[in-house]
Amino acid sequence: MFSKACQYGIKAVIYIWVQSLSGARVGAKEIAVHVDAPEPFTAKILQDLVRKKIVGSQKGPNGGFYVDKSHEKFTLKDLVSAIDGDGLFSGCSLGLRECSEENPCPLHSEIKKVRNHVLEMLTKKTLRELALEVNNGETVLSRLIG
Amino acid sequence: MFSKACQYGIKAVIYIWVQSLSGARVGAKEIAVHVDAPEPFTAKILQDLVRKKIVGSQKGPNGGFYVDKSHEKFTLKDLVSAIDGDGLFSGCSLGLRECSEENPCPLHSEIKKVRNHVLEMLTKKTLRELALEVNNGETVLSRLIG
DNA sequence: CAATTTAAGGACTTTTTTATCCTTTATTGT
DNA sequence: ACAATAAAGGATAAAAAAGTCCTTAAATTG
Repeated sequence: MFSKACQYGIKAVIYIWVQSLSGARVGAKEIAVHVDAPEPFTAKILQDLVRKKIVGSQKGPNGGFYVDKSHEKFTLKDLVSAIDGDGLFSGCSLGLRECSEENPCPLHSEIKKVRNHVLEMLTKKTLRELALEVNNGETVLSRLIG
Repeated sequence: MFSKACQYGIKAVIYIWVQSLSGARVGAKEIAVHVDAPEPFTAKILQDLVRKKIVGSQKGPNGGFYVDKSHEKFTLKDLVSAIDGDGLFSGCSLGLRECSEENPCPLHSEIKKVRNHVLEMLTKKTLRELALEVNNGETVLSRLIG
């Protein structure tokens, strides 16, 4: 469903949100450890997300990645399409060049419903809200370390 | 959502079903043309599906791929998991090694609902039924050629 | 201002997916 | 039996995704 890059990206951004709730910036290495992802790859993904303004970054000592009020509006949908594009929600799922209501592929109408469901779930909560749930202990970002 | 191999496989098998409804076997080349997929790649995928008994094949003149009563039970779910595996329905969508009701990832409960929906839609119709809809003209397998 | 810290950027490697090609094997019709 | 036909199998090539490494640039602190 999601590429590896996207999985790492989702976990990383939620982790940044969790840390930013208490005002802390976090470095790529710390993020990678806590979301159980390869560090250089995670750094690349974050680089891209900074360019796309989904998270902020600060160089130098005590720098790192962070989020603030200006990032509160973003949902998983924004994050997923920033990393994986919107192939999950648009275009023909069987790759037909012409696929429409008038000329539907065999999966057209059923896939449409599934996609609406996916889209709804990806837009329902903001990334910040997902982080609050991690903060609460309702959900987790990696296997709990002894 | 589906790999290229899976997209080609789905279209190819439905095409085989359509042709088998009127008793005709079809060769890899004909299939590839009609589902708008690369021929040798399509042939490879079909090879695999024959091993997995989702379609039948016959060598020699007038041979080709076909389906019969013994293949009627198969659904898209069977086909998709034969080609892409069941990563779409199982395992943590964020790649957590431990992800369960007690220890859920941030997407766990929502993804579960989506997956149930996906699973429902993939099991709702058999491949034969999808072929009947193509036969009816309700749906199509490729852009209509002149 | 110098040393240190941390992200940014670019080049590169590895693995997986996608795709092609050629040879072999089985089947059929003559 | 023989020629023709079509799938099976294996080897290989190309492209994309995943992952690494090294250098550069920016910011901070003493």
